[in-house]
Formats: sequence, structure tokens, C-alpha cells
Amino acid sequence: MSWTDERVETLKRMWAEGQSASAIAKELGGVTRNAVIGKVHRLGLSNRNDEAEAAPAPAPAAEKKAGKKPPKPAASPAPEPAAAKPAPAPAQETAAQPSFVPVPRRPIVPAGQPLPPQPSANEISPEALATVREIEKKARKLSLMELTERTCKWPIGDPATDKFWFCGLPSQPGKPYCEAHVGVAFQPMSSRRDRRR
DNA sequence: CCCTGATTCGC
DNA sequence: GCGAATCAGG
Repeated sequence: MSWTDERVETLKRMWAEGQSASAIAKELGGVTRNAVIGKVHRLGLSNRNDEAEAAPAPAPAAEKKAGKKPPKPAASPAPEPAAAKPAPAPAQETAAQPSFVPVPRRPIVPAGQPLPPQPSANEISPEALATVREIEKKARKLSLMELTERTCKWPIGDPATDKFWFCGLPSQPGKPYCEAHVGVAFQPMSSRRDRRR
């Protein structure tokens, strides 16, 4: 495989979205995550630290060749966005679309940008709630960083407290949740009682 | 052990 | 330019 314009475009897009290198590689196919990372660097979009030379002359860097592999002083502040639903009311199929909230920014609302994930009015049936409670007992209680593509990302507890973790059980292939949580997450609309009003 | 990105360097 | 091997770390 080669880096065609189209593939590069996909790479850029996904990287900008905060996708992991492995996820991008998987999407593109025919390349490894190393290839993706390598390309990312060559494209110069590894880190978006566009420092305008505020403090030049950091280190002349002289070392170059070496018989084998000299340790490398890699300083890499790589904040990693992650997908996380604060409230136990996830319902949309968003296995790979981290809506990151890295820094408390000003509520600058540019112009209808990425603000789709908003299930808000989502009512869970009492039965489902009971089921969830049961499942939660089996949760592995993984932290954010312990989550992978194959661990259930069902949030449990209050994000504002220490009592917060993720289910973490083996997730269904291609799904963000374990079998049990997929069951309660993807409920057919019809299962919802017709709220009398 | 799973994963992440960063870097090096032979090709 | 490419990316496997490797490193460093959560």
C-alpha cells in the first residue's frame, strides 16, 4: 500500500479527530500503526505545539551516530483524548469517536461544529436499570486509560467523584460495550413505554 | 499484558 | 519517503 492523497487525507482527518494510530491503521488497512505514526511525523502533525520560538537555544544536539542505539531523550507531552460518557445514558453507536474535553476552554461557540452526541432525553426502563445494576457488580472497574478497543466502556458511578470507573468486561467485537451492556445500550425504541402525558 | 505515541535508521 | 524495531510510558 502507498500513501495516496486519499489515504493521507483519511489519516489527517482521523488523527485530527483524536483517533489512535492503531485505529487509523486498522481503518486504512495495509499499514501498521507504526507506519501511521511515521507518516504523521513526516507530515509534521504529531504534536500541535506551534511554539513560535519563545525560548530558542534549547539544545544544540550534537550526538548523532552510534554503534547501536543510544537512549533517546524523548519528551512527549501526549495528552490523549478519550471517549467517556458521564451519565449512564449512552445509546448511540459511537465506538470510535472520542469527544474529548482536554482543557476547560471558553464557551466559544464557533459555528455548529461537533456537537452531535447528545442523547439527553433518554429514558431507561426500570427493568433495564435493574439489569445494569446486576452487570455493574461484575465490572472490572477499569480506569480511563485501561480501556481498550475490546473493553466495555460503560461508565459506572459519578465522574465527579472517585467512585467512577468503566465496566471493562470484554466488549463485543466492533461494539463499545460488553454483551450485557450492549443489550441495555441498544434498546429498540419500541421498548420504551409510551409515556402518558 | 494490554495499549499509547516517539524515535531511530536501514532500506 | 517509508516503516519495522525499538523505546518509553499509562
